[in-house]
Amino acid sequence: MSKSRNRRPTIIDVAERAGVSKSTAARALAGSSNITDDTRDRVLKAASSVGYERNSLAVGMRSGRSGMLGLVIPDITNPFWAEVARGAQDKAAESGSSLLVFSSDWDAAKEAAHLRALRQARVDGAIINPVADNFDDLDRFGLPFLLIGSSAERFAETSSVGSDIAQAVQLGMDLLVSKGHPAPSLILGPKSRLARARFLRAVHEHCIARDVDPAILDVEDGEYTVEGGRIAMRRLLERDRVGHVCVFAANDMMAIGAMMAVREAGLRCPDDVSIIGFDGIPSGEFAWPGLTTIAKPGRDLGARAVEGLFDEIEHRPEHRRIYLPCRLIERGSLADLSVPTPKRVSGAGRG
Amino acid sequence: MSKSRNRRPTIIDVAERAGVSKSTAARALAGSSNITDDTRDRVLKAASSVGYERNSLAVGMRSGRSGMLGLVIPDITNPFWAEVARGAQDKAAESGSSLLVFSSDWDAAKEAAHLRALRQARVDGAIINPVADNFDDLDRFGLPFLLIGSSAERFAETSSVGSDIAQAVQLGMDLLVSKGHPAPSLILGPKSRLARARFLRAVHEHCIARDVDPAILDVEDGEYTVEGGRIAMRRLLERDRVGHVCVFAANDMMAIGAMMAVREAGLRCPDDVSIIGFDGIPSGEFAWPGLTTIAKPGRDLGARAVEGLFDEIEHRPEHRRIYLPCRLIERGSLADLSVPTPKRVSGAGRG
DNA sequence: ATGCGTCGTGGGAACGTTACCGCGCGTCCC
DNA sequence: GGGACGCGCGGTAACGTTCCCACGACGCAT
Repeated sequence: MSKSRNRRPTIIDVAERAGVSKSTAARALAGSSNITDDTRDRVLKAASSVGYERNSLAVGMRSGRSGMLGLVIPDITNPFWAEVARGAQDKAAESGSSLLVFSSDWDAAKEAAHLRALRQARVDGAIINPVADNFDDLDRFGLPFLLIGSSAERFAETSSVGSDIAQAVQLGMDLLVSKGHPAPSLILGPKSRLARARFLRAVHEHCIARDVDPAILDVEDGEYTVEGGRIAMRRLLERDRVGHVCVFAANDMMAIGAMMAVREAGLRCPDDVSIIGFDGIPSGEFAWPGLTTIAKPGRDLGARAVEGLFDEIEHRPEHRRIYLPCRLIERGSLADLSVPTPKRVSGAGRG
Repeated sequence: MSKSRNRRPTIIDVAERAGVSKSTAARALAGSSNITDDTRDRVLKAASSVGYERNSLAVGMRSGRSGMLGLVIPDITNPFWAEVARGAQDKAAESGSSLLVFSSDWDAAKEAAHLRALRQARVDGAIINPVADNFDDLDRFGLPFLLIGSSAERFAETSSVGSDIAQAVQLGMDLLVSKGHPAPSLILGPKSRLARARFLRAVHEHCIARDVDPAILDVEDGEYTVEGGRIAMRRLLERDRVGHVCVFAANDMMAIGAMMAVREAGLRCPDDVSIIGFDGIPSGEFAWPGLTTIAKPGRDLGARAVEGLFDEIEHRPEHRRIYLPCRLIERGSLADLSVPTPKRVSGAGRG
């Protein structure tokens, strides 16, 4: 009469063993009310004695909640996004949810495929860093979702979580000014990326607030990679400039590339060139000199994104947009020009 | 008579629209045989016209295959594991599977919790880098799985994928010897980790093959972190040693830490101390000097792991253990002592 | 012409769970 | 004292898919 040996125990097995109906067993297992303490205990004991484990597939099927969340980021291999993923994963685990992770490689087609996969997997919702130029897939997504990162601005209605670029730039510019670099050169990302404009605007605003004409700032564009930063820095160095050069890179990878270009040009950082980055990736710590940078709260971002996504799933419109503050990390890549040391610094005798 | 508007179309909707039964629709959608081309086309057209997307939950429920794979690694934030995850994710996507990613933090309790989550999610199988000292959870896992990384040796029966430590060490030692460092000091991981013994054994074997007594090698242990490497290097430097020091670190993080310790001691790499690492993490490229290292094929490892896992799931015992070769990356952290340049090198005039 | 096998299709059951309804019982209130 | 109501529980119908079996039609060999 016994069922086939190698089958995972179901709620029916639990119910039989506890001598109740499966409805009652379900109620006990769900921690629901309307049940005697005694019955609940019996069911729980029976469950653990047969080694029962709830089948999430069946639950998802019936209740419409699969207990899975999707995360679509450009590249899990990128340390910043890895931090985000980790934060999201930990927060999801707190609520008993699992995370489906996908890398889009900034490729709209891949992104679309991933979104389809998420829909078919019946995830409860998704956290997405959308590729810049195509929001159609997102419109059709049909599931609760929340945007993460800087592309969020285009979607007025959906919630988003991102880092506070304005505050971050403020942090960096204040430090730069205090060290005697009131008008740094800028190494920015590709013009197509939304984040570029955000960053540039913040710098401009800061300049204007200090009565510095933003137009005097040198600007170079490049890919958000080490190589992109290296090339941009090379171009910056080719410009006929006298004295100390200061560079504010929009991304740590680019900052590291810039550092390499400086070295390759026979110059030294921070003696000849000051560099500050933006992101806070671990590599910056291990570079020489250590990269001074503004760290985005990657893990927090991921965690808050999951929280916001739950609000979205439960139709609690608690918050719409969250911008998390960034944190300054001072290491050795910035020269302090405010103290008048006898170095080969051009004019600019400040302080 | 129309169903409620905001419902995802099911296979029944497709069947009705195509004028066939749901069985036939299912056959058409599954690409099965025993169906007329005409019928198949009608069904496919109906499906795309109503925007049908297969419900993976229901499929998983009925067929027992959820289309999901689990990945349990120590930390997605670790660049090596991120590469593994990426390789696994891409390979899984090729077969239409999704990846559930979990970080265990080398914590047996977390690992156990993750394995439980995977079981409840009814994943088809899992790729696991188990924590060192506890295999009980794995025994009870009950689902197909495959081991990844160096802890695999303890499980004789299960398939595993890892990097070829012996070949990697061979690569490193050969290079070291060719550059005049026949007996490098070793910075190894904690004694508790399985990988440590593997690494040490490979070095010993290489030494014996060259008639070098392994006992003369200085050895320091430490955590697999930058800080661990820094401390180990400091201790190494405290030993009364003359001339050039050469260090073979079992992990890039430690190698980078060692590099920092060298700098902090007022010494220079590679002039005073030669360092070679093992892993191939990106940070090594950005350190100064660039870290010479042996790179593990992280992405391949992940991809092959998924392939192996599929074999396991389908009960195809194709292969049991795979060791993927590593690749040498020469950068600037190794001095070449084989060419007799007038440096402050002690004796040891080889080559 | 009859039997048999195959092909295309339809009808149902099953996967494991939760949602819903109903039923008996005790309690409280008018 | 009788009706209303809440509580604890059981039975059953879904959820969307695949699997299995049955059935008619047809081709082929007997």
